[in-house]
Amino acid sequence: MSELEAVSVAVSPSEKYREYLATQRLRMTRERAIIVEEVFATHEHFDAEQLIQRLNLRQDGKRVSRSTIYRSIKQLEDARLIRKVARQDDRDLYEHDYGYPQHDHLICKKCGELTEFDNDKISELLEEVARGFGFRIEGHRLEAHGLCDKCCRRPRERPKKLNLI
Amino acid sequence: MSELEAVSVAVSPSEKYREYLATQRLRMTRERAIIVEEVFATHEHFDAEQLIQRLNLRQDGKRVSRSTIYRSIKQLEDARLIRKVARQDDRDLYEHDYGYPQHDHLICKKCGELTEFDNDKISELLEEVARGFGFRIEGHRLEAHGLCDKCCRRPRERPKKLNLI
DNA sequence: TTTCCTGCAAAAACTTTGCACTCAC
DNA sequence: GTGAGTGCAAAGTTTTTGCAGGAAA
Repeated sequence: MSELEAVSVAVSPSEKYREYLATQRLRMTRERAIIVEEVFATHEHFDAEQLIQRLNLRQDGKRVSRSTIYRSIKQLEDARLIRKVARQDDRDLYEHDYGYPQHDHLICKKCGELTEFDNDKISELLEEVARGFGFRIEGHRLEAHGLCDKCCRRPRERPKKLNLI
Repeated sequence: MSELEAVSVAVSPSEKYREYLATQRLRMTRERAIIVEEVFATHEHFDAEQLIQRLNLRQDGKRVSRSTIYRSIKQLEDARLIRKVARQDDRDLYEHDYGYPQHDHLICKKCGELTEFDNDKISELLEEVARGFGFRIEGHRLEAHGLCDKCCRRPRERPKKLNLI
């Protein structure tokens, strides 16, 4: 399942965001529209700095300030459009939460590669365990750390720096 | 499994640390001894700031500087004596890795309670998934987020601040 | 026209680092 | 004796915030 297909969704991320903002009596501004569009332009994982860079490079007048980007990332999290995946290089790494199926990650400690997978059995077992504690699960995060296929075979290769776009 | 018993270990954490240092040709200093002792004095989860506070309160001359504590935490991680559990309030939270069985967590988003559990089936399934990708797992982290038993029953109670010791 | 929002710069929060002195081996 | 370790203060990073001007509804 490394090639996930987007789940068909009733409304676009921008629309979903607009709906969220409406429920909170907040406004859909030019900046928020630019950000949600940029965030959902690709399915790459990203961190705040990367998003700032992407929006800073734009010469089409669609620049958005650093503060606003930080503020919006939080809001997109609240709106359940994105969520934190992991920490990488002292930064929170985000991914799409809306319009994308639940999945977990295999994280290569050498090259940083993130492989997505999903396993219903694991989710079921987890539910079962939680039930035993009277715990109501709303979501989970499962990351396995180790060496990916490539890095197992070629252990001498030096790690890529993935944080610099 | 909320009441885990410590696994019986051949050597104490301090001894394990000393061995690690020896393999790296590093030295067991007074400060490092104080830190490893304090870290393993209880099984509580902790973050850097909390450890600094604990060591700062001591009037017995066993104070250790902030820098050294940060440096040692990293080293204890490298030595596999402790490991990161999660992030809480923008800080990395650590727990014992040595002398304590592998386990995962149920994290209550309301009161912050951490419940530990272990399930071999889940670990096995994860291994199986990883094998399919040619991925070699060295460790994993599984956290379920939601509401604990108490908070399901009494949803109106206000969350405790757990970060202040 | 009333809030809410943005950008900027400054601040905050956490962590790392340079350096001179000290100490373990 | 010598290289590693420590404490301090200063700097580095990432993220947050106060505020004045600007813009949705």
